[in-house]
Formats: sequence, structure tokens, C-alpha cells
Amino acid sequence: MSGLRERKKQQTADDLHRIAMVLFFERGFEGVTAEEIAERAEVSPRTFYRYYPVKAAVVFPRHAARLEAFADALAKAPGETPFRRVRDALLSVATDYQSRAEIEWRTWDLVQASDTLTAYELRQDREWIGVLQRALSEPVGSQPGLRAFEARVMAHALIGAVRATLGEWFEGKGEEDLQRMGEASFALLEQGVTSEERDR
Amino acid sequence: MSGLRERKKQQTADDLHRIAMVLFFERGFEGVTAEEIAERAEVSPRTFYRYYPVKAAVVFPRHAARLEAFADALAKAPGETPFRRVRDALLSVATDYQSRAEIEWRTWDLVQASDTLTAYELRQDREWIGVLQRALSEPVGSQPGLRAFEARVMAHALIGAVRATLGEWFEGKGEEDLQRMGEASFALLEQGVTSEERDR
DNA sequence: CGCCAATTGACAGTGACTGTCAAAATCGGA
DNA sequence: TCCGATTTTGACAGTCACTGTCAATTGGCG
Repeated sequence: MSGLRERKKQQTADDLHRIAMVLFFERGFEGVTAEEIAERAEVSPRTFYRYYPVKAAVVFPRHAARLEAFADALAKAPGETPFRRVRDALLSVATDYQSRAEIEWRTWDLVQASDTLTAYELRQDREWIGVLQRALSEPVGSQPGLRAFEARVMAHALIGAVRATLGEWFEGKGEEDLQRMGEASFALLEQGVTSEERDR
Repeated sequence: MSGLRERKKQQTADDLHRIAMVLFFERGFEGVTAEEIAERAEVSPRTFYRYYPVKAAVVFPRHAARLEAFADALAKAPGETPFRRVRDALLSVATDYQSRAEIEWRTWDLVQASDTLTAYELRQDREWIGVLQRALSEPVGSQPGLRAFEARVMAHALIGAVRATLGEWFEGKGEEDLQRMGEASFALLEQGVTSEERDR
């Protein structure tokens, strides 16, 4: 299972990521070539691309793991309704961000400064949307799942809310409580702006 | 104002777009080089990039105009609340899609098939989000604007809803009524999933 | 040890995009 | 209508992301 080969691969992947981030933080994403990262990690440029199919991918090594963490949380969440189940699973992923606040925040800045990274991150969100959409469609206990179209709209809206929340959190340098902010934005989707606009 | 120079420029921009789309529909976005588009339009490759800073931009020449159309519609919309004002302005932009259903639908397929185009389109959405966020923050009549954070979340959610709606519409080959679909998804955001989940 | 399969490096190539500068076209006034 | 100023274009060279290919290397395993 975890022979030398596996460990070496993991090591190389980590090295590339770590080295790349150091350089990116110094000189920005476009200021560093894939070739230089490879060189510092002592692998050939070709190998860099074997580990990360595109240069941008080296910035987001946790993407897949987070999707899995979400799926796990989803399985555990009791949930009174499909929406709440998804909401709670999303909030549990938020702890991963909070525990790594500083690097996440620096990465955010990096991403904001690069069109390529922004585009890549947005594309990753589409995978989230797919996962959320499926989760929202599933019935929970006696509660039926959302209809296909509603699930689709909600999945998109939820990811939007997540992005908005993270953005707000990062701009406040991670000082506020991410959990609480997340709850606030999800509440907006659960209850609608109507309640919001009345309630002032 | 509209001397020969202006007209020629417009003509070249149109030519490049039209020719590019024909080729893209034939062979996909990555199957056509910028060089070939330039060649067929009888300009140098360098000139292509002067008109469209990146290859993907040649696919979306209406982007800026639509943002303006939205701003105009916003100014005209009476609106009972900030949300409704924005909603109505968005719905009015939908007519532009409906009047060009076929080409929009073919373009959708083109975009779905290309990572580059998908990423580029998503990046364009960020401009929409900015515009929506500002609009939602403004008071309307006696109704106050949304608070900054809520406006941000709602702006993201609205664009999500728009994307979901367009996706659904395109996948149904534009047979359904886009307006009606848009109203349905915006209603979900206005009233929240709560009402939706109860109401079955 | 020695064979098999996975991993890597070297090399060559394509295509998106950019800087630069001189040639050509348009504009605007005399 | 001609001329100088300004804008737009073409040609050329260069960088960098990314890919296909194939031979060399390396770890896994009997």
C-alpha cells in the first residue's frame, strides 16, 4: 500500500507544491515559470506536469481532499432537510479553512492577483456544484429531495454564497468567525431575501 | 465620431468574431488557431490580439454591451425592493438571449466543451457580480439597500441562479420559456428554500 | 539476483501571447 | 488638395505553458 514508490511520489508532489508556493508568494503566479519550480525541486519540467496537469493546479493540492471531506461530512450529518444537511456539511469543511487561516488568506491574495488562478479556481467550483446538486436532490429521512431544477439553482447559489463568504472573511484577514459568517449567508438562502429586507 | 477609421475597426472586429465562430463550430475552440482566424480575416495575427486580448474573448463580443443593457434596465426598473429591481433588470436581459436562442445555444455547447472558454466565461461573471452587488446595496424608494455582506452573498447567489437557469434552458435546447424559468429561480432566492421544501 | 511495471528525463514541437519598430492608412487643417 | 500629426497595422523575434514520444532508470517482487 505505502511502499517506497508511493511515499516518494507523495514527497515529490509535496515538494513541488511547497516550493511553488514560496516562489509564488515572492513573485506572483506569473512571475515564476514551471521550469523554475521543477528545477528547484530537482525534477524535470516534464515531471512537474505529470504531477500537476496545469501550472495552476500546484496551488490547490487540497481540492480533491476537501470534496471527499464534504462527502464524508454529508454522510454523517443528520439533517432535518436536504438543505440543512448540505449546509452543515459545508460548515464542517469551513473548519479546515479556519485551521489554516494564514496560508489560506495569502493564497486568496495570490489568486485574486492572477487571472489564470481565478479562472482555475472558478472551474474547480463547478465540481462542487455537481456534488451539491446531487446532495440536494437526495431525500433526507421523510423529507423529499429538491426537484432537479431547484437543486441546480440552489447548488449554484450555495457555491456563490460560499465564495462570497470566503471573500468577506479573507478581506477581514480571517479575524471574524468563518462559521458564523457561513451560517449567516446560508440563512439568507434558506429564508430568502424577503425576510432579510423586512427585518431591519 | 464615426469616421472611416471607426467603421473599419468595427468591421474588423465583427469579421474576426464571425469567422472565428464559423471555424469554432466546425472544429471546436482548441481546433482553431488564432493565426488561422487572422489569416481568413486578412489581418496579421498580431492584429487579432489587438482586437481581442485573448483568443477566448472573440467568442463573447456582447459581454460589455449586456452589462450596459443591464445598467439601463436597472435605471428604468421601478422595483418595490432592491432585489426585485435587480431581478427585473436581469429578466430583461434574458430577452436578448431568447431573441438569439440558436446561436446562444450553440455557443453554450462550444463553451461547455472547452476548459479555456468555461474559465473565461466564469471570469466574466465576476464583473456581473460586482454590478449586482452595487445595485443590491442601493436603496430603492423607501426601501433601504441590502447590507454589504448580504448584497455580496446575494449577488453571487443571483449569478449562480442565472447560470443554473441558462444551463437548464440550453440543455432543453431553448424550447422552454427562459423568462418563466428565470422567475422561478429568482423566486427561490427571494423566498428561500424553506418555502420550497414545505410546498410540495 | 533478475525480470516486470511504473516513473522519469531528454528532446522536439505547437500554439498563445507580448514587445518593438518601421510602414501604411486616416485625419485634420492650411 | 496636399502635408504633417496621429492612429493602426504588419513583420519579426522571443517567452512560456503544455504535449507526444521514447529510451533510461528505479522500485516491487519472486
